[in-house]
Amino acid sequence: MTAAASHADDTPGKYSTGLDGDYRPLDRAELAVDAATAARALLGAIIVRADGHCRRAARIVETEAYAGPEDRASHARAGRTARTAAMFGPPGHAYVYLVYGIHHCLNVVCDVDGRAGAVLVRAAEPLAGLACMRARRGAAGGTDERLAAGPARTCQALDVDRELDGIDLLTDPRLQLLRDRDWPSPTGMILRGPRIGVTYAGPDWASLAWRFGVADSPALSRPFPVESRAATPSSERLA
DNA sequence: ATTAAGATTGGCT
DNA sequence: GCCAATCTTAATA
Repeated sequence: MTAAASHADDTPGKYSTGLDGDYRPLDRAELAVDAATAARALLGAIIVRADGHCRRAARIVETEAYAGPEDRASHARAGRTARTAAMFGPPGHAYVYLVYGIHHCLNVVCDVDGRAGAVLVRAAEPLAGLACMRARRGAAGGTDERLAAGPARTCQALDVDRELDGIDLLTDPRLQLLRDRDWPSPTGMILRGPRIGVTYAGPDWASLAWRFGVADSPALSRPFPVESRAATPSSERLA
């Protein structure tokens, strides 16, 4: 891509807000709830990443809930450790970790201070700063709408790594969570299904329908099971 | 001190 | 669909 094109939507000032909708900071109390409730509530929220060069924004369209030490799929299962300290802290902070020695994943800490809980951001739809996202994603970037179609892809597109672990997503200018007043909760159909890649946790925890998605989004990390289509999520456990 | 496994992705058959 | 990449973490000795 040309230099002109790569900066076409990153002109300083053009995205001084990065957004042209009606946004406000996310309410911390909204996140002081159990992980599954928070995961559903975060669908439709906006995440804004700002650094010295770029301002990028994306709408969260897919999430997964991870509970405390009792949840055998959660990193909190080992109790409070150096890595998972943020999960046990106050809601609204970031928990960022490295998987497979290669990829980063971003979580929004939820539940009350002292109780572990986090929501993995599994996919987001790019809204602004697309050229910055594409530059970071490299050759395998894919289409614009799928630049952040996966948990590690989201961190790549938004340039999120462990430097941001533990920061307050409601006050830190580097990474912020916003609520779209025009989309207080997803208006379309919500999908829910089992969490991805947690078979190691055993059937009791792996079968929980703690993965949530916006049905009509082109940015989902992968399809949901067909039976997961329900306007109002009803069944906690599938199969 | 050693080691097995991982909340993923992209490339290849 | 299969598999390697790459390194931190947490459990075991």
